[in-house]
Amino acid sequence: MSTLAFALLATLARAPHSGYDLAQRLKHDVAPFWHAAHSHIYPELTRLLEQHLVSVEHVAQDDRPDKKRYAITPAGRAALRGWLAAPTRPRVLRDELVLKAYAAWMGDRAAVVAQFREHERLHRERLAHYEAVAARMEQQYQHALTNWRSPTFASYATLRRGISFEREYVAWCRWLADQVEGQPADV
Amino acid sequence: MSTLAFALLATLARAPHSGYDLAQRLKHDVAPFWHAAHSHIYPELTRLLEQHLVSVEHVAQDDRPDKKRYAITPAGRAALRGWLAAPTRPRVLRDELVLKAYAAWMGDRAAVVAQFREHERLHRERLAHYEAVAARMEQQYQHALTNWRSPTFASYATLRRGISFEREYVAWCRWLADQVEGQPADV
DNA sequence: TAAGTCATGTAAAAAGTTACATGATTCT
DNA sequence: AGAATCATGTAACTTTTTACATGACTTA
Repeated sequence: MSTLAFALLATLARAPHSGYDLAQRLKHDVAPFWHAAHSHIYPELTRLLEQHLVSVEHVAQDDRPDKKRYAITPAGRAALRGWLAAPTRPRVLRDELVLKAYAAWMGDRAAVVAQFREHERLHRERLAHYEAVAARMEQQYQHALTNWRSPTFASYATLRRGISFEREYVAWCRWLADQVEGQPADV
Repeated sequence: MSTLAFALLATLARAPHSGYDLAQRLKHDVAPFWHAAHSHIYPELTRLLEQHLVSVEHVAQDDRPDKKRYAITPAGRAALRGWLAAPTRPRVLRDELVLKAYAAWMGDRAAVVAQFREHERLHRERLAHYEAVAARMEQQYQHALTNWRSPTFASYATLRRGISFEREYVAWCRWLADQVEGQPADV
């Protein structure tokens, strides 16, 4: 089973969702930890259905197109628990901007600075967004955040990862842009 | 052109390499910013050759198998500069462990703690390695590190990214493991 | 003698992205 | 009137990983 399958099961373990909802969740909800296109999700749901790890229910809607609501089955929950306990292979970080840093010495100074300033801005925005969500959670769900058995705590945990990741990224971009900008002119 | 093509060109811009060397570099050298399997690299080098962005030279060796030494061409350098100046789309972070954090509330407490402690250890090791390399560079190449036009500075910059990434990762793993471990027993 | 390094490739499978395709409703 | 949202799917393509394949030399 692919990691996407577990991403879907993990989301369905909290509440039933349609394929469309799942795509939205994996994209926007809390920190986006395993984004996938809908064209990837629909076939995967079909596979999960064949394996009886999820069930479907047709939901008629008047104002909007009908949808299929998928729910996790006991077998699906068992599969999720098995995956959770299994060892996880760390992923290598694959970031095109880091690669550009590796090649930056060849580039045009102003263009390099602009590139890193732009990403500093972008990640700063994401950081601000995550921080706002975290602040809201801390106010609203105080109790749940001290209970690791609650899905809310789990969401908060992924959010914290997003926050520290973005914070670190912003700092690195700024450091690099400052270095390139501040050093004496080319000889 | 794929990002891998630019990863290869960026490495060849520093010095000629064989396919084998490139695979090693992308894996081990400084922080691994764009790892690729050799089975991916060899065909890509052939494509670069067809586009005249790199050139080859056969190098006979007595003690080891012969190798092909690839070098970047002026056209290759131009392509690299173009790519450097082009906007970079930020990648979404795709980390299976973050996904497991999202699902952690369903798991076995001891298994979850063990999982995150294990990754804390693993990333702490990487961090220590990167920090050692950085310390060595700071001693050895003082001057080059204040000159953004030197490839050494660029290597140092990617290394700094690796260091702050790993440091952040370690802290998050520890925080999560502490939370799960320290909270009152299941109700 | 077994494992590890150096060296280059092909083939197949899996994972992920982009484009194609449709259609109703709601908001600007 | 046009864009955005909701909703589901298929097809094609690109990217990435894993397995297959070979072979010499070196080190434990």
